Amino acid sequence: MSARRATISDVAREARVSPSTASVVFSGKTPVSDVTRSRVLAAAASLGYTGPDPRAASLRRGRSGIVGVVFEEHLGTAFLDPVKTLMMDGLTEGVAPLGAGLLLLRDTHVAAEGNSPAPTLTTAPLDAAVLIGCSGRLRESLTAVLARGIPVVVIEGDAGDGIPRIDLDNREAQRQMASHVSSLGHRRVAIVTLPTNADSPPGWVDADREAGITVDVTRLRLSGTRDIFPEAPAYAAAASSIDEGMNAGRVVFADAASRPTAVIAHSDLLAAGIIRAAEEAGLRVPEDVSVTGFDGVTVDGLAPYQLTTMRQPATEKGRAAGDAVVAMLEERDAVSVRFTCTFRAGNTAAAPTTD
Amino acid sequence: MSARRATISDVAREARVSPSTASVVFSGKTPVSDVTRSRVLAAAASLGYTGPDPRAASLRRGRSGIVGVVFEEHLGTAFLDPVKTLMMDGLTEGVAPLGAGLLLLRDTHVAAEGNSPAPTLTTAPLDAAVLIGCSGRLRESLTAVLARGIPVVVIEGDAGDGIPRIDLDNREAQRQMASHVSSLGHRRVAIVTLPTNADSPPGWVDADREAGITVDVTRLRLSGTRDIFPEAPAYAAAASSIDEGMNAGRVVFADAASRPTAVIAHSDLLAAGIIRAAEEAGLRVPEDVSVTGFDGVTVDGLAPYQLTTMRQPATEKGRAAGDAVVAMLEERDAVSVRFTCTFRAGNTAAAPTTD
DNA sequence: TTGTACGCGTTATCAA
DNA sequence: TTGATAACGCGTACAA
Repeated sequence: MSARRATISDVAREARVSPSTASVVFSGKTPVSDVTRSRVLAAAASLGYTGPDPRAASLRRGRSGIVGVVFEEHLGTAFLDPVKTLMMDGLTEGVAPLGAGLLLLRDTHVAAEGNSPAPTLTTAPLDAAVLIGCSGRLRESLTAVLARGIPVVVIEGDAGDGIPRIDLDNREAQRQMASHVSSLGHRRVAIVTLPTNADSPPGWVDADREAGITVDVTRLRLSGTRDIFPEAPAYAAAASSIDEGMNAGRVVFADAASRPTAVIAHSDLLAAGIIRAAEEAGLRVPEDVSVTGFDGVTVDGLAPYQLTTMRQPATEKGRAAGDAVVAMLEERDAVSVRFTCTFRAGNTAAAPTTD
Repeated sequence: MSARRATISDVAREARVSPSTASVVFSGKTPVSDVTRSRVLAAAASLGYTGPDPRAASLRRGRSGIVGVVFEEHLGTAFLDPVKTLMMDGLTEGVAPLGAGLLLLRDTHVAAEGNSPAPTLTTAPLDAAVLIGCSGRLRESLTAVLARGIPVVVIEGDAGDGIPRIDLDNREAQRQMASHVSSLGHRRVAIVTLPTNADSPPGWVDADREAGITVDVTRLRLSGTRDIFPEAPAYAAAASSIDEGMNAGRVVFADAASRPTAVIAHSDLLAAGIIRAAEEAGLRVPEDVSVTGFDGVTVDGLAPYQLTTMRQPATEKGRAAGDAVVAMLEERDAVSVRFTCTFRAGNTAAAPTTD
């Protein structure tokens, strides 16, 4: 065909109207007479013009229609977490009014390593950015984004000052669950926590380690549990997954003498793994040992168990972040939102059997 | 601070150099004397200038640094599939030389529903697009992208003519696995397939339904199995997940009399669910029933089983797609790649016990 | 090594 | 309802 793609001027010329009129036909910002419109559309069709070049349009408009989502992990790892997956769904809905798309980004840390062309976070045409889990490492990404003057929303993390944040009542929710376990009559309780720091090995959490937890979520859920069980032994998993939960469970159930009657896990995936470990150790759930989770996600393959857990509104979190982005882009005030988790009874926790 | 963000001209003026010199300092395309550079950098710092505006740069360069990834499902659903997750990782690496980011996009179908501002696939500033699973529905997205003259790569699907595609030897690989099962001595075999069509209900696959399978992957893997077991009953799962595998397994194992000695599942997740169903039915794997999978992914929570499966190079698929994108953008020829799956022995398949 | 001049393709504003 | 004009912010020949 042609050497060069047709532009709106070409279309206008072909349709014998001015470029601005042709533009208006595509944007719909101003009424256009029917005959003019169809002439322009016909011209566009004949030239193979499929609409305004997004690059030029975004320069002119000052908007790219792109919202960056910044993860601190390998993308693949991020999506192993069902909560993140749900959040992404919610976020997609949330930014829909913008007609915006989500650009997957990694934190600046890593990008700096190789000699890749550029850390895209600093060069991508973003209208706004959503940071997920702003726990230390994302700090750097945060400053990069702020320097660019791009609106930011933070999910599950603290970005300071006037930056809208979306999070949960992690501590209170986990305390509520611990209370439930306590009220069932459990006294010999073990805790299985989320990873305490990036890349930290799994293992029992001593006082020192407990004091040095950098991951907000991990710290808060542990605090909530501690409010009820200040002395319970806590084991930190290597990651929030079924397999790591199983590993943790094996350790927790290793010594028959000191075996807990209840295990409070800080995620549903961990709880699922702990249930597996319990089964493996010949323990029945919840008769011999109660197991509680956190998140309220559907754990694929856990049937017929129904976890006793705290449901967090994961999709809503994503949507709230999207709403906040929209608000900021419309120069309205974006509000921080703290969501409340709700207790969901399942069949994995019961009163301890008296012995 | 200032009412308007600083531009490169502002920086140039402040540094008392021409805009082009300032530009060159940031792009590095042309050597600049050290004193000039530092003057420019200092000026930039004092004005809070963080680098060229990506919107303007992309208009000028004709590149946005964004590669679209088009899914035909809910984004959340897509990432429930470990294979897709791995592919995304590979894709990320593959496009890294471009310094490009991945923009998550849904197929055009859905976007058309609501009165959302626009189907972003047609309006996003894409340098290239990757379609995943081009099975009918994505056709529309394909034409939209082609109309825009954007380079496209298709993973696991056929886009016709000269469009690079990345796929697997699905049929041959699945045939190889079926052969293995056959060579172990199994004769009473059941097949559990991937969903036959979008939104089709689970159920036994009769001749009609088998003839009308629209999803390429489903059809090919079934054909491969049929090459060895032409008469084996096939049950189509509702989705590729552990839970749906369990549902399928319950049906397959329902009738003790006609119970198969081996189940050939067309994904690892399904296989995992079938193993669960077998356990539930009091069957030992592999003593009472063999179960084989497909994909070779790590199924979280399947331990201590190690699936006997065909490993597909999922990450490599993503990377190959990325490479193809890079090639097309550099005006080189992008090649289609067909990857080969490899047999991986596990502990879930063995010779049938003679009765 | 630095500067001049121009255009990338649109769209907002305003006047007709 | 339409058209003329002027940016949007940058990169890159080309000349100096």
